[in-house]
Amino acid sequence: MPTMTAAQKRSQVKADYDAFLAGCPSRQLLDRISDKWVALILAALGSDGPHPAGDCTGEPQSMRYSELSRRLAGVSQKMLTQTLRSLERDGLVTRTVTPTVPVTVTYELTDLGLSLHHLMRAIKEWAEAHMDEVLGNREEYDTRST
Amino acid sequence: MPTMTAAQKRSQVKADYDAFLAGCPSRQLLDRISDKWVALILAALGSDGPHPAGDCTGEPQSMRYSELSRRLAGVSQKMLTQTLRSLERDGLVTRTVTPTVPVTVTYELTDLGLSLHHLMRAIKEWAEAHMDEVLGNREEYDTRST
DNA sequence: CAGGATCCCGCTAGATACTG
DNA sequence: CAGTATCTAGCGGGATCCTG
Repeated sequence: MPTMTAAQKRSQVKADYDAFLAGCPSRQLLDRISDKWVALILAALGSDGPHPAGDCTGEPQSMRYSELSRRLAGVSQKMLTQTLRSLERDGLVTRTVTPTVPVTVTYELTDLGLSLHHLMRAIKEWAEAHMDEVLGNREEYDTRST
Repeated sequence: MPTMTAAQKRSQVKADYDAFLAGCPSRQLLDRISDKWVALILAALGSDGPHPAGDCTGEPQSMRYSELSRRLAGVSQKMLTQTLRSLERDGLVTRTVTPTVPVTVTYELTDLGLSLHHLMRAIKEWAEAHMDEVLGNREEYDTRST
């Protein structure tokens, strides 16, 4: 196609670039963990005690659907189910159905999921170490421009 | 208020939970780096050579606005400016205006921004190590359910 | 050159109701 | 108990036009 407007060329370049981005492994990982509920589900499944979500120090455990929805107070069933499905699809959690009546479903981190959970802890640690600094900068910036 | 419907109670709990989430440092950090362009700008400013965005091995450098918009092919000016502003606000990049004519503006990573950039590299490395496994799981999952 | 201001559209999260 | 189905509103983000 020799006849291509400048606008068409631009959107072509953009499409290519987007495709490149979508194919980038770190981009994909980022999309995965940036999900609000992914992080929390990982934290919940990665912890073991009765401590609040976000705190995570111990061995992974299996949890029932209803347990998860209680631990992650604000989540809608839709989002919880959707997120769990996608995590299962990625091989980060296992879904086990026990045909009791009524049916019992438990979720557990896989080894892969656990390794990702450890990565999240690193993020958490950076956040705890530097986030106050960021917040300070933010406040200073806002007052400066007043 | 002794008279509160069950629905009101639920939304109250949810509001509290959301507030807790918003206050969580790792949640805030996640919101920051999960931004499509934040990751790319960090990568661009963190690298030094003429290699494509995403590849990053070298010392941080300063870049002009127009350079950035060229390196990050798909970005709109709106998003580029908006992202740069928020990064500046957080103290992750510095914005330097040189009053030439026409005006010249350069951006550079701060030490804080650089340390975050290193964290992003860790994410990148996990992604490169495990993302193919995730993709494999995903494919298997999809064919299984066919 | 480096942005500010506007309009507008698509996607997605959330609420609600129903089921094996 | 552990989901599925549907409908809708809100907003992030792109495109476009304008300026010091």
